[in-house]
Amino acid sequence: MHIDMNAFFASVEQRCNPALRGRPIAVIGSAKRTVVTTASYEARAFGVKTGMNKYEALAVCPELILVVGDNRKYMDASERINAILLQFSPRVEAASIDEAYLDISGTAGLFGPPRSVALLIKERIREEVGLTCSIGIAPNKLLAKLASDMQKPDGLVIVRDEDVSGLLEDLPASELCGIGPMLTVHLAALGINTCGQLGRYPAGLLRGRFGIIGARLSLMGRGIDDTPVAWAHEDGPLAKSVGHSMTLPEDVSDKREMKRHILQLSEMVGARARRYGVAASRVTLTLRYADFYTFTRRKAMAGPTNDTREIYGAACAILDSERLRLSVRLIGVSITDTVKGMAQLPLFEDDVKRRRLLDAIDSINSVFGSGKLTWATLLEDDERDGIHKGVIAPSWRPNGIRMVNCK
DNA sequence: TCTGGGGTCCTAGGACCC
DNA sequence: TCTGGGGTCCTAGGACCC
Repeated sequence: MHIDMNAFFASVEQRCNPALRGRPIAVIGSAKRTVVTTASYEARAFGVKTGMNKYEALAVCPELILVVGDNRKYMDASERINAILLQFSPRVEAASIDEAYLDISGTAGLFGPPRSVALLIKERIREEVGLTCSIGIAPNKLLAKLASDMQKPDGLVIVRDEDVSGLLEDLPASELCGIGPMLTVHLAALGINTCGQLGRYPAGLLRGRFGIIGARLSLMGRGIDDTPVAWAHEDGPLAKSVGHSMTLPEDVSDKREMKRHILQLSEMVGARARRYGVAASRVTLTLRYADFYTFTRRKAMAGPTNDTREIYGAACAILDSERLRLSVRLIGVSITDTVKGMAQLPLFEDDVKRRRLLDAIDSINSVFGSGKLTWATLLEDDERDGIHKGVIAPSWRPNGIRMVNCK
């Protein structure tokens, strides 16, 4: 079963504020340069789409109400939904903040046939969280996801084994999760437009043309997918990377100013890694020029760390080694190659102090809010928004991991 | 008036080692 | 007159997802 919340962020806002119900609204970020994250169905009717900037959205829908998103509300709703899902199966895989897979094989004795389970889940989410969702039920994740997309909002579509070939025969391949715009173009060049054609195409040729993905494409065309729904263990898999980026209010060409933002991003990244209990050995700096050309540079650190200052130091070293062609509109810092556990136990007194400083900052911020206690450097930025407001992150995962804790 | 943010997975090519 | 082969690690970047 795949559960997909309908216009999630917008629906949460409409539930919280009756004045927004039935109106065209768009959830946007707080930053100056922001885009539509989610449009309500009323707004979609006007042509408002995810990714539009404010002006584009207002151009197609002048009465559009712009609402600055609030992550805490969405995280709260997401957690409550996951708690409901866990009452129907221990196998709940949170694919994103508004989507989950549920393995309901073997639960018929408890909750009845699949359709009944779906109706029960929809009712409980509606009653207890005040939101609607679309549910797809199928023999595997690939098809369940497809099915949940077929009826929106408030849909319920069941695909049975015997329906699969008929459903896929004339379905555009691009409808499948995993086949994006580029693959669609490449497949079309081979004369493959539908799933039926994809499934019949010689698997060996796909493998040769697209590598590992090619082998999977052939199976996808036939509706085959054997990836399991993850168990909701106490310990989910480690986040493979932790990163933050931000589009600056104005393009910046002064490296010192860039470094202030890098410090802030490094602290956000470090604090989150410490909260997850992971450390990482590589730092990636992402820059986007004013002309939107975007590139990354990576650097290995001495060993796994989640120390803000080490991350900051490595990111600054990358920046220093780069000759910039244009002013910069976006800066990102992320750490990759994570390992479980904190950085190595510090050996020297200075490092021990630093570790304790970070621990103290983290525990104070955990009480008073992230970013409350921070580096003075970041406060000197008086004319622009020195403190980065929370960023909208549609695919935020609970605790940064795929699975939900079952307490 | 321009165009967000957080991830995963895969590939290609160079450095380096034996 | 001639310059191998296999493997790992590292970096950069692209496709894709929500």
